[in-house]
Amino acid sequence: MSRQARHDPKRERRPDTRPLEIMDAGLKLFVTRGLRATTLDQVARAAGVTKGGIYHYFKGKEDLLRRAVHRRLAELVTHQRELDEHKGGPATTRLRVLLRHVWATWRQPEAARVFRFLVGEMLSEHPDLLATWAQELAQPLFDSIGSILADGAAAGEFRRDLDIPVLSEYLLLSTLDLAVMQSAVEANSFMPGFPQERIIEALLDVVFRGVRASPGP
Amino acid sequence: MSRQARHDPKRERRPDTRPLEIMDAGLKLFVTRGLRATTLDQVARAAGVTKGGIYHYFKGKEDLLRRAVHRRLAELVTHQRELDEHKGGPATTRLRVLLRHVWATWRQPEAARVFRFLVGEMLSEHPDLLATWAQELAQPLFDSIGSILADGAAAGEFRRDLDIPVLSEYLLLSTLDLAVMQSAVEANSFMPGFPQERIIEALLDVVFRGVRASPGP
Amino acid sequence: MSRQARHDPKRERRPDTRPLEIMDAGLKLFVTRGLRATTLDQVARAAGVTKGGIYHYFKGKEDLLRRAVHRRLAELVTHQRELDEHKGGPATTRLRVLLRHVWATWRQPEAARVFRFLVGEMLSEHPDLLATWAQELAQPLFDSIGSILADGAAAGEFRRDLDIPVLSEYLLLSTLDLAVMQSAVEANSFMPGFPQERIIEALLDVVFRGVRASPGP
Amino acid sequence: MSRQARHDPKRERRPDTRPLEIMDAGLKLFVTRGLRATTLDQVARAAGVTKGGIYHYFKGKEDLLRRAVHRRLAELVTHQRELDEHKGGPATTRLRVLLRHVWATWRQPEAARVFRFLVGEMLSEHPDLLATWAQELAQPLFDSIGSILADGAAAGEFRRDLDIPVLSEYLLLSTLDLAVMQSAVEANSFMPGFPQERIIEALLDVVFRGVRASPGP
DNA sequence: GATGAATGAGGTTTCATTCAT
DNA sequence: CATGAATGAAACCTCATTCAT
Repeated sequence: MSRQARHDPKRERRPDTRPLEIMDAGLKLFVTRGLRATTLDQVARAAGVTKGGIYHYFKGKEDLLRRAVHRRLAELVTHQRELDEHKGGPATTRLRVLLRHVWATWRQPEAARVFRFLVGEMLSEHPDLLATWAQELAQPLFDSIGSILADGAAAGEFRRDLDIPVLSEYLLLSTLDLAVMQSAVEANSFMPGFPQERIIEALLDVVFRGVRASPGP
Repeated sequence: MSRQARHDPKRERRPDTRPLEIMDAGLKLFVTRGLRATTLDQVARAAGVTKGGIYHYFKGKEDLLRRAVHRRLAELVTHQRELDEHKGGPATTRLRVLLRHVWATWRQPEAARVFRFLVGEMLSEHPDLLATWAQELAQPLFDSIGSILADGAAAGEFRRDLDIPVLSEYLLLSTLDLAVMQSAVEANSFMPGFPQERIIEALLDVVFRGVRASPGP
Repeated sequence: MSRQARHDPKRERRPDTRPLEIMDAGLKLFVTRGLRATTLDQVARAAGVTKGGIYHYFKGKEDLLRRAVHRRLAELVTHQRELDEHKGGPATTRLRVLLRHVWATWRQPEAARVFRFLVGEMLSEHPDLLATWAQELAQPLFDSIGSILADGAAAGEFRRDLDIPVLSEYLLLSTLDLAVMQSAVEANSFMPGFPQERIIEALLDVVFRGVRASPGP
Repeated sequence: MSRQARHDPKRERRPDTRPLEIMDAGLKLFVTRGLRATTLDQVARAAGVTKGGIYHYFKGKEDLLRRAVHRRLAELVTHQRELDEHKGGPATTRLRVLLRHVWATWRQPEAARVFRFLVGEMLSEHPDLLATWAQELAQPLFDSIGSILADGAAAGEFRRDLDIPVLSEYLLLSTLDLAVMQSAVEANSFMPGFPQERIIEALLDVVFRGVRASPGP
């Protein structure tokens, strides 16, 4: 009676996708409804599992949260790894591409919600997770921007007197926050709200005029 | 036995300040620990009242939240009313003063926490309150910036081709978010973190170079 | 400074009416909304007093209930004392007058509510009060009916084989309940409901045909 | 070690009977102790469940009440459906059987308590439920009595001048209330109280003499 | 594995009662 | 006398977690 492939269609399911479905459903609810406001029953229902079933894969609510956030951030970080590929090109182009990419990534509603969730509920309730996030997600971007600015300054494209670390942080946070806030504004319309493109272009326009070495007309 | 101030520390009556003390204690806990994560017992203890006592002044947890947020925002808005007083002066100065003031206001740890709380938990759980906030708090600032930019462009200080509404929103959100995020970074050190002054100066420097009409050397 | 009749209009009030107003307001709320469902705050508001003020006149909620019920029943009983005045007249008339009076008394919305309250919440929560009620209120009526029936049977108006005590109880309860239920039906229309007069007449008609000695056409 | 019935009396699972047990225990307490006076803890204890367990099957206290009352009334109504089976027989017999059945049903202590509960607390606090009760429970009886009276009048058994709808309501309410009140009297002895049988017989005797067409000796 | 009944700690809310003023 | 702030015991309800099946 060994290894009998008796097919109960209910049982038929690649066993490995279960936890993924649960994490997806869980994170989605956590970031939209709030961590405490989301019950495991809701997660279970959304994932098509029973509440008890969650405990097969996760030690509890916090474990689910931790692993779901980790997984989502890993995805977003992966995308960022190949960002600064135009290593040879002009710093202006590289910076523009990088910032637009960050913008495009985090203005996605889901990503924006994750971000707001992290600096909102996670900052208060699970600061340790937020620290991890900073290391894994923000640091590489911060470094990339810094090295582009250094390259540009060295090449004469940018002003020599830039305070590079500070400006890096400014550019990174500004771009992130702007994307995230715009997404919130759009979704809930608690402010006028303008076309996304115009906002990022206004940012880039001002910034590039502000940092370039030899001002044009 | 006249006028004997026998002080039973309980049962003491400070009729007018009690609701204020409760709102202060409540809001502080809400924005630091989270809305759901804060129990009325904690609020009561922090305010020096018993749990039941809160219900003398507030209809419930949500009423407390609503009125506490309203009160705090009213304070912050009040400060902003006198912001743009240099009506006659150069637009550059006016804009700098305004943005520095916004920055200074919202980088205060308490204010920053309120802001993160609003775009975090409140956005998910009480969107209506957030809309009110936008009207009362952000709109005036948004208008002020817009009119400064318009004046500056008319006076030839700024470029004529600025997309004023979009740029206003960018400047406002950027300044707010930067202040708020910096505060979070400082408090929780999940990123390097630089002296506050250098950040706001980097922002202003880049921005003013980016918007001025006739670029200098 | 003795006995200075300084007239503060707020204070001006015949001191003795206060407890009466409170009892009136209280009983009204108790019988319409329910005992447990009525808070002393509601009573205070309805009586134009503050909650604490109630404790000047009453030891607590139960004391208020007890005295309010007692007072109301005393009123109703008083009215009944003069009921059977036609002592000399025919038993048929006397019975008709008595039953119609009971009917008229207890179909009053307030009285009906008191009755339902007594056999409802009071029966469960304060059986002792209900026993008192029976003695003070029902017993005299029961006796009156019994003696009328006896007189009528002795005089040949009624059948000789009547089971007088049982019939007395039947007539009393029937009339009371019918009045009380009709009032409930009218107030809440959970049944068709017919004009009051037709109901009591139907009752009297059937009963008098049922008890009289020599049936007429 | 097969099928070892290791009984942890808690955690025991009787899946289908649990809600029934809870409804039974709940209704019993509601009608004897009062709705507000009954806590869910008492219900839970009486049903052998924990307080939280009730919320598996019921949305809350009101849901429990609603469903428990509905269930009990359904039982009582079911019994009534087969009441008037002697369709062919004399109206007098049919009426007597019907009224005695109603009497017998509602003089049961439990049923009487339910009735008093309905016209007591439910009338004040949940009038909607009471309306439902009228439709489901009283209306069929009302109709049955009406058609018996009509048949009897048509057949010459009863007087032709009966006000049938009014008399139907009178007979129904009278019988119900008498049964219910007698039960209360017996249980709490706040009145003399007579053997049940003598009361119903007095009622029937008077009534049948009152309604019959050709009065006998 | 998977289910969902069951638990129990803890949260919000209500309210009779007390007491300083 | 009168007020109303304050208390605290309970009530209803929620939900993460456990466990028999």
